[in-house]
Amino acid sequence: MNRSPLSESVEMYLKALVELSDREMVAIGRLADRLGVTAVSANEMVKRLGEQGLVKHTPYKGVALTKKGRDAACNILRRQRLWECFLYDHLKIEWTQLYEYACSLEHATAPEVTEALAAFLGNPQTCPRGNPIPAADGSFAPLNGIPLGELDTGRAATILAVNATATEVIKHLYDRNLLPGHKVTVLEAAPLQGPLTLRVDGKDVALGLALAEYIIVSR
Amino acid sequence: MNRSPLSESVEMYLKALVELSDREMVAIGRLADRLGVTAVSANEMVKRLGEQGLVKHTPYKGVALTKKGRDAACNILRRQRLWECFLYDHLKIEWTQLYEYACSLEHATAPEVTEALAAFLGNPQTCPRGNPIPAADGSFAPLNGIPLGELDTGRAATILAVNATATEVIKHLYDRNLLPGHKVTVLEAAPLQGPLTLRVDGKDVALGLALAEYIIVSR
DNA sequence: AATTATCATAAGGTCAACCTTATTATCTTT
DNA sequence: AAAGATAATAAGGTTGACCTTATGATAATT
Ligand SMILES: [Mn+2]
Ligand SMILES: [Mn+2]
Ligand SMILES: [Mn+2]
Ligand SMILES: [Mn+2]
Repeated sequence: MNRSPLSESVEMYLKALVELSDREMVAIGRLADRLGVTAVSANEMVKRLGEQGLVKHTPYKGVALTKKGRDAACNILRRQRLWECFLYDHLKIEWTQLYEYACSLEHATAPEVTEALAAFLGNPQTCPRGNPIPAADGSFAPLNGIPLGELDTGRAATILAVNATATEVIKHLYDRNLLPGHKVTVLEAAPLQGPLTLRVDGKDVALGLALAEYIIVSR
Repeated sequence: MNRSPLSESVEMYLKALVELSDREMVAIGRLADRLGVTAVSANEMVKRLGEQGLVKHTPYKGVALTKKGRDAACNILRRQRLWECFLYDHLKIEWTQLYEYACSLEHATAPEVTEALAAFLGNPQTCPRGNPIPAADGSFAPLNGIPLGELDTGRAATILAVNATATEVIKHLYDRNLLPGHKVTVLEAAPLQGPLTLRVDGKDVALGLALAEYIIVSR
């Protein structure tokens, strides 16, 4: 069962891995980028995670969570998203700050507290940023959506979730009404990886492709 | 203003110092004991705290918090005790677990979250373990009580607060009804630092002097 | 005044997570 | 097949927060 507590760093790596697992294998470079760490550091950590059986690294192919690692990661997501609910619904914290504050609390939350919090909140299924909350057993229906960058030009869709993590980026998206529940249409995709032009709430918005990746819309 | 975030270790040292400040100067040995650390380690940390202006160390006399250090410490106490209120009143966490869980959360709580939590709770003045909650500005009316060990034999008093930190110790006291609001009488103090014999809720209880130090009673 | 206990300091280690700078290996693309 | 991009590994460092063992310095007690 191995009830050893994972360090904050380890937890953040696991969370990043589950968030980046659109495809099974995650390139270490992508992982390093997301965590704001050098590729060498990410390699070192992945080695440690492998020794703990949380991850399987296939050189030159990528990193994948093991069952154990995925379970741990889902539990971290659960904690994070439950805290987001509490912070938003009860403490009236600004939407743009939710990720940052919940990302601290998630590492300081014992299992008993997690479950009591879930009960207090009425076992919510979704967090204010649009993501599903994994159940206590780790089970978890992923969002059935696609990144905004993959939406066909001319198509309208509804934003399901916003997955940016840097508060600065979150604020940028918030200021442009790129929020769960809002409708977006891709008016134009500029060539050469250029920005998208979107229609959101009656306004035109230019958005770089990197940012568009964070926005999950209905298909 | 120096808004650098303090590490968890630093915060725990500051909290220990404010909790041990019955007399102005805290002996490094006492500090080390309370934190479960060697005296050498405590010395090293005190040196670092001194460099950050949080503490003044007078060799062979003891450590004292500076204004800056005391303000920081009171803010940590505020966070901890607010979390205890939330965990107890809203999440229905067992009384004996409050310290442990709040002691994790306290380090992961941004100022904005602290104040929103205080508002959510209705700005409570006292935590479930009986201690006053410092105000947002750090001001703080200390309990007007004495440790149970200093209560005269034969005298009855009311428990104001229980300040033990080890969950094991807290459970021991809880099982004997040594809780805020309960009445205690010291029936006998055995010689040679022997245990106290107490009368609590109609039962006789033997309690070592070390444990009695954690219980603050009315004078 | 001498003994003993506590405290301070010196010296050297460990461990997790980071870092830089090279070098080498593999994959992908031309 | 060669080039270029990405990934892995090697080597050496840093920092905070711990540790042990040993040696001086001061305070308290007899
Ligand atoms: Mn986090
Ligand atoms: Mn703590
Ligand atoms: Mn050293
Ligand atoms: Mn090395």
